[in-house]
Amino acid sequence: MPASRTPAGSVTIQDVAREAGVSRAAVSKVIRNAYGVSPAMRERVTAAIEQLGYRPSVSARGMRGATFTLGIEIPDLANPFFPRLLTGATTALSGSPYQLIIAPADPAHSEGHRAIQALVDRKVDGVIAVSPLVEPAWLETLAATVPVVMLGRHDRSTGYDTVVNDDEAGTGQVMRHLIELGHRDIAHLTYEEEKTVPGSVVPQAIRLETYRKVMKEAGLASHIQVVRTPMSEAAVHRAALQLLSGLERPTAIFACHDETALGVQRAVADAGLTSADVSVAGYDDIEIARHPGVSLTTVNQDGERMGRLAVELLLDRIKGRTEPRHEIVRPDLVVRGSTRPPRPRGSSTRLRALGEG
Amino acid sequence: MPASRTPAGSVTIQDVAREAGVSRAAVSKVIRNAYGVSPAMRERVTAAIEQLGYRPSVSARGMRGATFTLGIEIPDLANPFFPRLLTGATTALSGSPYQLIIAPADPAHSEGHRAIQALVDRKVDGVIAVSPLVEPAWLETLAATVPVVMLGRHDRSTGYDTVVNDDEAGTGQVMRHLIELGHRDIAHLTYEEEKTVPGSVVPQAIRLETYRKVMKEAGLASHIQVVRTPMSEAAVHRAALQLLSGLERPTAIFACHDETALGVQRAVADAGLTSADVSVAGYDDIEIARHPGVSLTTVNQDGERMGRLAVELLLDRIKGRTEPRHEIVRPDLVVRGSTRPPRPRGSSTRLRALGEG
DNA sequence: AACCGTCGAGAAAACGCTATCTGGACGCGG
DNA sequence: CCGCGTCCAGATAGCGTTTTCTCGACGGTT
Repeated sequence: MPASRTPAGSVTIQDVAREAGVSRAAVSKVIRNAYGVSPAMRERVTAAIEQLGYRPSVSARGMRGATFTLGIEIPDLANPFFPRLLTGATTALSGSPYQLIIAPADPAHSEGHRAIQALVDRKVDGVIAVSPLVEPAWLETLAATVPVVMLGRHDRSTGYDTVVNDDEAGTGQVMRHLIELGHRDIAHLTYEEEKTVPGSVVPQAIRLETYRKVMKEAGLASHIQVVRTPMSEAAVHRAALQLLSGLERPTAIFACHDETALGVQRAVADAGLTSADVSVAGYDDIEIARHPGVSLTTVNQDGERMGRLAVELLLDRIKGRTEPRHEIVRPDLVVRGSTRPPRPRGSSTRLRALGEG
Repeated sequence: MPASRTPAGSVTIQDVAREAGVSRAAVSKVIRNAYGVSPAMRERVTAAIEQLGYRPSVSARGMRGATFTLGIEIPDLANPFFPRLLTGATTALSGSPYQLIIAPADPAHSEGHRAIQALVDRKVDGVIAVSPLVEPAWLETLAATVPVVMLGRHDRSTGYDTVVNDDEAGTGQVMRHLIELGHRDIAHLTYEEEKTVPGSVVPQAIRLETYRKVMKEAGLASHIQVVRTPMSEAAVHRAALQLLSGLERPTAIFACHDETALGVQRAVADAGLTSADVSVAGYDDIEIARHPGVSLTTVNQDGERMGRLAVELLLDRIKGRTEPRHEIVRPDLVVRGSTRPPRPRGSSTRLRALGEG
């Protein structure tokens, strides 16, 4: 029975109306739970829908009213933190009439513009986006067109809502932890300049700033060491390796997030060092961080909660709220085995082989 | 300038037509690269589109023709293998007029039905799905409605294409590797029965079958030990811990995929054992497997390639191909530190503490 | 010079739904 | 008994595209 393609979703609202012996408008009202339908009619229509296996065409709906679709734009599915946002969002939507669709930002095309546009083109009822770098002006225009919630963007437009982690608090916790352990030579590994400068709305920029601030406050200004590298695991690994083999080898490295920290850990091992030689800390608390072989000290920023909050704010806005809301999620330091007190001077084991297991 | 919401994407094909001084039909032809437009007109229309910032409404398109949208249904974004499929699919689509949208399968609702339906409701031009458990009959109906490519489904319907990994070959490689190392007590950790039985179309079912087959062929039938557990990390951890503390403690555990293997590794550590006591192998070769602290022996099944192939097959089908195609991706064993020869009898270190670093 | 085929362009009819408006029935108070 | 408000249901006009059909103009061939 292959080949011939039936006119997809061929049963229309008209068919249902005929079957139930009512008008199209009546059916429409029933499926939207709109005002003005008698219980009797509702019942007959529901039965007809059931019987015919009718499914409303979202395209047709989109031409007049709501599509009951929420769109979320995600920059990098490979970073396990983002799927956690999705988990949160999906569960928040479970049982609601809304469906979530995800548009992955094509890394080849700059910063999610295209993906967000794709969502708007599809007439989603609301947009959640995680591209903190898009220009404010464009974002305002977008927000004037469709309800928007931005994740991880530290500004406070009146046009859209935001859900952010308190990156300053989180970074403060990590840094204080490292300093209390006795570290002085603490390096920070982060993205290229272009991605961390713009007006401090990006989480990484805040973490960098806070790193600098805490170092200064602790009298370690002269120990500040910032390494910048592209996002790819290979690039991070290379940069970390270089840092570790340099003259100014730090005793601790604070990576801008866990994905990066994993690359740093690999470099530490490849340099013949262990966590006793170089402490490593990250940010996000991705699932793998608790693995005994990884055991990464990090900051939990509860991605599920952020995803859930984003959906709630968005649904609220769709329902009509216009005053902006800005949710801040509190981060929590999670101390694990990857951070240790620095070795006392002179007992370096620079050439020790990595012993696994 | 908040509040007032402009009629989203308010510039229509009509506006463009007026601006360019042509008919709507002409504009439509230009944006679809259809036959019958003079270079002069094409130019004028293109300019008008540019000038007005016109974007076609996908909803409206969906009512008549193509939406240039491909839908992919993914069961579990938290498992890093699936994002790799998406990476492959996204790159394969880069530069094409098609946009990918992802529908996450809500774990609360059975097996992706709902997510796939959501895609079809949105009039996608084609569907890629990763829910091997949906019933064949339903799938045939679906495939008669819209082009479909199934990922990881080991059957050969004529209605849809498939892209699978050669799970039998991959499992064979792992098992032979373990046996060659000298292991005899090799356990297999997999899903609950319901998910591995149905007609062997599911990868996990094939891996289980092959595990049994290889064990028998190696004369180890009496050593077969299959542990079943729900998917969650916690459940896997619990099951593995129980297996490790039982009387029949295996010297090697082959987990049905890497995510599971990670949970097993955690259990091994929590039981005070190391990879010298119990070897662990997985399947997928997710990125973290190469981390020095994880160092998981596994089978690479090249998710990027599978994603890419799926998109190519789908585009082909959309272009008109009707004969089914079934692509098989060859797996590769990747040996790392998590598999070692079994300890000689009597030198068990059951109670040794886990030394990290 | 008449004719035919080709090609570029436009007119107009769907596509399936929602929103708005109108109409009719019914019940209640004056 | 009339009028008025209330509530339920249907008629109807789009929504922004694509598609099919028609029309006219233009060359080239008899």
